[in-house]
Amino acid sequence: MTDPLTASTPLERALALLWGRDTRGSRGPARGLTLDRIVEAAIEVAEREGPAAMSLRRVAARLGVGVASLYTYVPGRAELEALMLDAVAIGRTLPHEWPGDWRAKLTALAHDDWREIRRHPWVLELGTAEQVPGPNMLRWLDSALRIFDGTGLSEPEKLSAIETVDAYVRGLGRLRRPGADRPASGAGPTAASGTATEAATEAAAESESEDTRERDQVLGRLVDFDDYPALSRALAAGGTPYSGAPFEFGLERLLDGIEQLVLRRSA
Amino acid sequence: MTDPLTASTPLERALALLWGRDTRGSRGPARGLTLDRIVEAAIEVAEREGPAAMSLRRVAARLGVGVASLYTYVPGRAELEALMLDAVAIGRTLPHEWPGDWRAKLTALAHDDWREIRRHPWVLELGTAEQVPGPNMLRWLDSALRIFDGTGLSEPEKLSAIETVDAYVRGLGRLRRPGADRPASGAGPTAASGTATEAATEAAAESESEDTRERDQVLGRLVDFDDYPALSRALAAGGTPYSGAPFEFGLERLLDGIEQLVLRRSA
DNA sequence: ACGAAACTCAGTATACCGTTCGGAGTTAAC
DNA sequence: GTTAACTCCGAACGGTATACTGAGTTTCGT
Repeated sequence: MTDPLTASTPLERALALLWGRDTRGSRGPARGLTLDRIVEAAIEVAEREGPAAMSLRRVAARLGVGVASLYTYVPGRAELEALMLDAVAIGRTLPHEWPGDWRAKLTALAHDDWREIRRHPWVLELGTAEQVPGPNMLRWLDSALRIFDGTGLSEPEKLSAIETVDAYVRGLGRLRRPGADRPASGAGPTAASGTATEAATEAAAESESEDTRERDQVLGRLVDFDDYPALSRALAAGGTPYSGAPFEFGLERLLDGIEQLVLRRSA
Repeated sequence: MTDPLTASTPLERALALLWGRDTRGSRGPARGLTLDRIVEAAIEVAEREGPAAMSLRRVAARLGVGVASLYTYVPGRAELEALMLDAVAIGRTLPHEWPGDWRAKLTALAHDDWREIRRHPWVLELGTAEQVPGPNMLRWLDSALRIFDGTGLSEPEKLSAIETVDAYVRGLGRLRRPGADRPASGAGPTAASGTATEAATEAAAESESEDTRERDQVLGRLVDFDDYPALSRALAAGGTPYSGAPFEFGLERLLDGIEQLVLRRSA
């Protein structure tokens, strides 16, 4: 039941694949590939050549295989993307295992989330797939909810709190994204070798500020900033719009707000 | 100088177009189109058939024109997207004009942002273009900064506060997006008729929760939720993961956090 | 008034993309 | 041993963005 390659809707097929409900027969020649190798190759392509370059053809080429062969493993591109997204969630520290109280854990979660997004910017660029939860994502979410054990938050509040932090991190990641068509700047090791260094993140941030600088230069030649007094004031004071405000600022505000709620609930 | 169609980098071309630095001669036949009509048509296509269907060919077809003709107006797809994004910002209420104190204004800004994103989900799906600020966006940003006039916030803090709210709204919009490939559910009137009703937003939310329901149904058949105790608890309590937590929850937390900062700064 | 420069526009070509089809070869089940 | 199921892949279909070429049109400079 629920054969991933013949199920009716794409959604159903993606879910069946993600959750490993594979009901294929045992006849025929042995398969030359595994789903994991395909997903790994796809992630490598996205990482190296940018999310826009992630095509089935490239993945097949990297695996030394014809394009059509991939279709015996994966029903289509959308499903592959769903698998990629769940795959990057595999190596992460489970949120409730971070040390400290709920606020420390939540801070660590957000920073980890942020690091992950800076390291794999393509996760924000893929299709609809992030709506399809895989086992790794559910495990992560389950763990994240446990952060609030002991606080007086209601269950929906816990869910919302996690979702809010997630939305903030992803939203900021997209506002700060390096050109989605260009390859990743660092072009570090494969995604499988999860333990990348801080240096990689640093390098990404650096190249981004270079993009930003170029844009601001061109912008300065075209725009009369006297038309935007408040903005000019902010710029003169050293802030850079759409570019430089630190991730931590928003996170601290968000956590302060959640803390107020926790205090109210525990009172 | 800075001719939009021959400038070196795509970024420069996009900026030159956005800021209206058009340096074309006056000879030759009269142009059959205007930039505005092209942008309007592109927005209509994105609105009606979904962001994935927004192609130069479709836009050209809708205008009764050959594809190549568009390239005499716009250097390429990326630049058209930048123009589309700036165009949707045109009808919006300027943030500092909302009534009330800074918190009321900021709340109104966020709700307006949120409505806009629900109405035009494709703005979250376009390419790198949102990094290219146009005149309408800058005007909006300038106005948004004025919200914090009189609070003790520093200029970078003001910028960061705006960016944080924006990141949250956009991030949540993406987490909640209806299938990016399908056309918009409402398929309402053209984008030019900016004053859409609340009903449209309501309808979009409805169709989304239908998607969600289907997914949860399939998921329930595949997943043993005993493996995810905290999640099961939250589900049993009525919360729906990845779907239903209200926009307002996160916004209130965020505003509470910003308010704390404002109080600290004014003390 | 008129030639020529400048411009618009469209058809065609190239190089990708995802996906489907059909056939050739291989293996396990009966 | 036969057959059905399976893997793999070349080729093709319809789609995309973009580049190039050429034909036709308008307006400037004279």
